[in-house]
Amino acid sequence: MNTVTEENYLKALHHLADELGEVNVGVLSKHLNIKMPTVTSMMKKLADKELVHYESYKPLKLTEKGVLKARMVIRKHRLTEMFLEKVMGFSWEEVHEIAEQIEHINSPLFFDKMDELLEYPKADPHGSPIPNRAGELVMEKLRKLSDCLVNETVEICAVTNTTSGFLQHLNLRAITLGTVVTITNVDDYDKTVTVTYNEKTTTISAMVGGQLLVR
Amino acid sequence: MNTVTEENYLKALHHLADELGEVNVGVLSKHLNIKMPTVTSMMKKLADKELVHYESYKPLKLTEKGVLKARMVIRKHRLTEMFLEKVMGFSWEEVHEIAEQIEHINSPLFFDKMDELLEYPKADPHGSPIPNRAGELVMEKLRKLSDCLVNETVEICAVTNTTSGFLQHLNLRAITLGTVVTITNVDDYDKTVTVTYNEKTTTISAMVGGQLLVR
DNA sequence: TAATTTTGTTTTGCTAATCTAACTTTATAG
DNA sequence: CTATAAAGTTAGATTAGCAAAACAAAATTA
Repeated sequence: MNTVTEENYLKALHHLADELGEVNVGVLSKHLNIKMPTVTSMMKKLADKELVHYESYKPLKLTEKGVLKARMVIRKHRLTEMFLEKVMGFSWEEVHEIAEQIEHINSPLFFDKMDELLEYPKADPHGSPIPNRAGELVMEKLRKLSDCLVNETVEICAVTNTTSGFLQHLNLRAITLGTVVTITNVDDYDKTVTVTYNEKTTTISAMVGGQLLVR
Repeated sequence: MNTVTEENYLKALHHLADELGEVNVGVLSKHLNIKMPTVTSMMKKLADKELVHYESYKPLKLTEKGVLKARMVIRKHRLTEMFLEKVMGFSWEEVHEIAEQIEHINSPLFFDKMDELLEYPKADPHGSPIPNRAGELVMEKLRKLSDCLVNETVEICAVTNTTSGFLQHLNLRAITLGTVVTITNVDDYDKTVTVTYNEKTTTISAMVGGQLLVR
C-alpha cells in the first residue's frame, strides 16, 4: 500500500506536470515545502516502486502506474469535495481542506458510495474534472479569463486555486461557476480585467483572472 | 497535535479501562497487536504529554486530559458510524472499518456538521453512546444477555463487538437493536441461551450472548 | 571557454514507531 | 520462603520521513 506521504508526492507530481509540463526536484520541493534532499530520496523510493521515472539531474516523470495512482487520489479528493458541498452543505471555500485529509482514506466502498449518491458527477465544486474509476481524466481545454479580449462573452467554468481566501474573494463579487461575463476592458498596463455580469461591473486583477478558467 | 498512533493508544486505553477496570502493558499490547517494549515506550511518551499516568510495573491509567482526548476520538468514530449508516446508507457491519480511519480526521467543522445533520444522536448504530463536544459520556449500565434468566423479557440495546462477522451472524438471526426477546431456556452446561422474538425461536451461544447488551 | 551561479545529490543525523534479544521485577507454586 | 514462571523494561536495530552541511553537476554569463 501507499502511505499518505507517497500519495501527496504523486498528486503533486501529477498536478505540476499538468501545470508546467516538466517537473524537476526544485519545483516539487517548493510546492510541497520539503527540502530537496528529501525529495531526491523519495523519488528514488518511488522509482523503486515503479511509480516515477527517475534519473539524476533529469526532470521527474510519473510512470503510467504512477499516473493512475495519482489520479485515484485526485478522484477521491474531488469526489469528497463534491460530497461535502452537495450532501453535507459545506460551501466551496470550506471543502478543500477537509478533502485534503479524506482523500487518503483507504476504502473503495466509501468513495464508490459517494459517487453513487452524487450520481456520478463529472466535476467538483471548483470545476475540476473527476477521474473515473479506471483513472481516466477528460481534461477540457479551457482558457484563462486573463487571456480573453475585450468584448468577449464567456462562462466561468473552473478555478485553479481552491484556497478559502481566493474563493471568498470571488464570493464577494458574486462570481460562481456558471457565471457568464462580458469583458468590457483590459488595462494596458496591469492587465486588470473589467467584466459585466448580472447588470454589475467588477474589476478582476490579472492574478485572479489567471486563476479563472472560461469557455 | 496528536498522531494517529497516539490516538489509537488513547482509544484502546479508554476502551480497556471501561471493559476490564485495570489495564496493564500486556493487555494493551495484545489488544493493539504491538509488542510490549513498544507499548512501554509509548506509555512513557504519553506520560510526558500528561495523557497517561505511568509508573514501571504499575497498571496504566489515563489522566483526565487523556480521557478527554480519548473521548474526542470515540466521538468522531461513533458520529462517523452513525453518519455512514443514516446519511450514506451503509449497513451496521460495514461502518466500523471505515470509521476506524475517519476518526483520525482533524476537522471539528466536519464532525460538528455530521452531528447537526444527524440531529445530535446519543448513540451509534451499535448502541454505543456518543460523547458530547465536552467529552461527557453517559454510560447507561446495561446487562449482558448471557446474564439474563429464564422467562425474562429484555430489549437488545447494544453490541460490544462491531466486527462484520459478528454482525452478520446477528443479521442472519434478524436481531437488531430494539429487538425484544424472551429467554425461554439457558443451557446448564454450555450456557447457550434460547430466545423467542417475533414469533421465532433462536439459540444464542454464550459467546454471542456475552456481547449483546440488554435492558 | 573559464568562472560563477543554480540546481541537484550525498552524507550524516534526527524523531517516531516499530521490532528482537537480553535482562529485571513481580507474582506464583511448591 | 525460595525457585520458577510471568510480566515488564532496557538496549540495540530498523524503516520512514525529514533536514543541514558538504559536495557535484549543469546552466549561465562574462
